[in-house]
Amino acid sequence: MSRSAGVPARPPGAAVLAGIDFALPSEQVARRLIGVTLLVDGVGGRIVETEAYDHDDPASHTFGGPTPRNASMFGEPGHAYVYRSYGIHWCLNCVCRPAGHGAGVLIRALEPTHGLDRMRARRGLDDARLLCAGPGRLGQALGIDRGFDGLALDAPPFRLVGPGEGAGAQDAPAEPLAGPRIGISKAVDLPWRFGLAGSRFLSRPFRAPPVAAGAVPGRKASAR
DNA sequence: CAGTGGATGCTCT
DNA sequence: GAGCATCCACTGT
Repeated sequence: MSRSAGVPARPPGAAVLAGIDFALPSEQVARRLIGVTLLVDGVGGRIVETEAYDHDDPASHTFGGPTPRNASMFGEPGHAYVYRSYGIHWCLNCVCRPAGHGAGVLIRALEPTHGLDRMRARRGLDDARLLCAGPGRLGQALGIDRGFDGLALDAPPFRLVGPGEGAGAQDAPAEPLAGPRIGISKAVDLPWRFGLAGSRFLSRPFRAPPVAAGAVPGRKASAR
């Protein structure tokens, strides 16, 4: 990575990161994060599943307005919002929209690519498929806790690498799958969960896409 | 393989 | 005191 002379280094907390403008609506950011590599202290992988939450969204922690817990979600875009789930798990979100607007993207699953050994140690598991398949598992594998709440995502220990950046220079993946969000009781029909098509590292499969007329009925999903 | 329920702690009413 | 943006172990087919 070379720092070219003409481009000034961005201050921590900039809204544009890995080619994504985090000031955009969370639904758009959630789509664009699919395929981006997320590292925490060098450990992580490719994001394969996200969910969007917005200020006017009854399922969002910010729906009722600012509180001490959700404060960072009302802060600057491109920062982390970390919350405790079910008293056990830590879950990581990326804050979206300008400060004052409570929106964010929950990172639900990664395809592990970096630091597999550290993830296995933290999770007490061998199966790569289960290391980061779900927001709580991902938080544990990456060593996320309350101390990460509010941190800028463009500074250590975080690192976000867009699909076009880095060695491989792969193109952004095809349009992600979309479906209803998981584990919520309000606004359950909003299709704001996104996933990388064909990935084996999703927390749960997406409903099969509409089958073309006359297609041969396949085997009954041994997925899960 | 599907369904159920326990663990566990914090936030908000 | 309820309700979680969850995970896992355990049950029964």
